[in-house]
Amino acid sequence: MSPGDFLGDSHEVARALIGAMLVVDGVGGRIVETEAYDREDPASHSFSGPTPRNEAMFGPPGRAYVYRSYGIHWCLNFVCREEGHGAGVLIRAIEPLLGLDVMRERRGLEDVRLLCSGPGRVGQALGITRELNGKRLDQSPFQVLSAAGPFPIAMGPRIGISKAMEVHWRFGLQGSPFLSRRFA
DNA sequence: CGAACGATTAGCT
DNA sequence: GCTAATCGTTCGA
Repeated sequence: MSPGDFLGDSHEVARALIGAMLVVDGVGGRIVETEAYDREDPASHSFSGPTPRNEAMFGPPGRAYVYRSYGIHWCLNFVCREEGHGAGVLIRAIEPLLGLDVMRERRGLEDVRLLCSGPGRVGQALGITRELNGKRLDQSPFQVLSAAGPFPIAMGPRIGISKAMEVHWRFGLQGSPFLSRRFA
């Protein structure tokens, strides 16, 4: 995919990314779960404007926004809309397809279902670190291929937030066994 | 400068 | 289902 594919609203991009292929340095798979975040969104890191942490969200679309979650996990987002806006899509789960052995090594697990079924797990399995923050998604080490679709899409409230619970900006590949959680 | 709080996960009951 | 782990970010004094 190219930067031009990330110009839509975050919820549109989040939905379109279901089924897309995400590979980082040869390791990755099919995106099966995403969440959208936007500037006018109390649950978003960008809600209160630019800060040192969320700087990448206000940068050019089609780049990575990486943040540390709970002081433990690295989570990967795709920046979207337009430069300066502050929107992004959190990659919550992928179906592991490439580099399974590397993922197992990094995760310390065998069960393929547990390798990438959650944003923190995706970060660990794909080797996401702060060094990738702000990096272009159409250049090494990233490879993002558009979804072949159409796919049956499930949607519902985002997970782990305390604000804007009424907004249904969590998207998933219906019936996938690799989701972080089932949809209601 | 102190303190509260996470866009989470693993492990135990 | 419940909670500890763990620490950077953000905000108020």
